[in-house]
Amino acid sequence: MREGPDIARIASLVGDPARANMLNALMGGTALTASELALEAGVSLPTASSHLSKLMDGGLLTLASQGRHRYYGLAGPQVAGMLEAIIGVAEAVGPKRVRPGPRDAAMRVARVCYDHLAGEQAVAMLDRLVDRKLLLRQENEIRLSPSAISHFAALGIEIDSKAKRPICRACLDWSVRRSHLAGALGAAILDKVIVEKWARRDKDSRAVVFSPKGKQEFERVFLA
Amino acid sequence: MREGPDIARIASLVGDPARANMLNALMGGTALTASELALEAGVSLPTASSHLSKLMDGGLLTLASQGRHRYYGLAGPQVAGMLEAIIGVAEAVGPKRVRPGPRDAAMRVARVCYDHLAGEQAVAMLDRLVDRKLLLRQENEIRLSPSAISHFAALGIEIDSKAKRPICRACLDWSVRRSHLAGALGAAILDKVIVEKWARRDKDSRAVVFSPKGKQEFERVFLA
DNA sequence: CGCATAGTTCGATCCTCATCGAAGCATCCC
DNA sequence: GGGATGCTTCGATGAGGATCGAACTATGCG
Repeated sequence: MREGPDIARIASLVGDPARANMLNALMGGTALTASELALEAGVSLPTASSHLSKLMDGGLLTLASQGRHRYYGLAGPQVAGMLEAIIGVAEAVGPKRVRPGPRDAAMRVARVCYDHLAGEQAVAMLDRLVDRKLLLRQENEIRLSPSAISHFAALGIEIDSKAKRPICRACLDWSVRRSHLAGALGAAILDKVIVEKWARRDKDSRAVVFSPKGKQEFERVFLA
Repeated sequence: MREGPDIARIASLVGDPARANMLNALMGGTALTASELALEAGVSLPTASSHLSKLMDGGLLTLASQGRHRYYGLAGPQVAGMLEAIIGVAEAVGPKRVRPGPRDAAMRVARVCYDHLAGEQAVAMLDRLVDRKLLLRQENEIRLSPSAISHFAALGIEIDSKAKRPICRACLDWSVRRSHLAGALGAAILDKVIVEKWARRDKDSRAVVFSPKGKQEFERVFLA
């Protein structure tokens, strides 16, 4: 009967199906309104509201009010990481899917993780960036090499080295079981992928689907 | 209302205080009997038994029957990793402790994680082993260098390269936020630390407390 | 100001699930 | 076999919490 951190409290917040659905939706990285989340979770608005305030109390969400809209988002990368870990276990012990659907395959290849790219493509990209010595990796710490800033600037990605947010972070990938690139740079790269229309986000999942041409471009720029 | 892996199911298993206490106790790495876990969780034996069968159904535990004793243990490193992630979030958002007790400090320095050593000491050790090129690290994959087998053998640690279990694995540390060494080698090293009486396990927590002399020895052997 | 949209609070209902005592199995020891 | 120990199953109880409709608050638009 020791205490320590209240792990049951956090876990039980995630342990309700409605809340789990909401959190899962927020893993997409974009903040959502209460009504969107209610729809996502399949519950009424009052119910969703009650869940959201519980998640807020628990410190799992942040809230950004904009006029009459209130946007809920994950509180931070640590929360996202925890959710990925839980998803990983659920995948592992879960009832072996009869037949993994096409969406599962797509998710493995590339998906959104909070605000950056995850999946095989993302893991390969980080490997390659380290190989090319644009990023210097030591453990889970990733730093920019001197040549990186100009390199990324040439791609249209400006790196603000004064920002509070870490530019690079390693984020463990549940499907590949290795790390991919998170942090401001990771987010900027996902941004570029979408803006350049190399890929589009699947409407109903976190999957990121590359067009044939987009895939080529992405590989030329980041996997060459 | 998508589905995917049943994250709520897993999280709600951890979300009950009694079960959370049990899992937390099992993070110590040693398998425990139902009665011990009942005591740990502060519930009656029938209640504990019911919880344990739920955790088994959920795939979070393994069971080893030995005569009339039945030893429950965590199902694997992935489960342990998930629990560490949840603990990390709980630590972060949890009510800021008025004053971190001495035990918290001890936990940060060195503690048991499933079956190996975690905490500052463990992170430092992995760093050092990689620096000395006894271990070769690439991402989260860690391999033995050619010289490693004889080196560890000289320390009385025999490495069975034919074992099914991975010899080395990286395990993320919630307090330091970097990896430490898990896998068979990690377990063997923890073993040595205890057998050599360099440190003793705190009776009521996962903390591992080094004696002054033991600390010296440990640092001479692994951090030199 | 008045209406519409977004969201929260309240109250009542209902159901799941944690809990424990008692009884039932299983294993070991003598 | 018989008794003791370790554990599970059964049944009854009770509490917490998820849910929704209705009423209420807040913001924006014309």
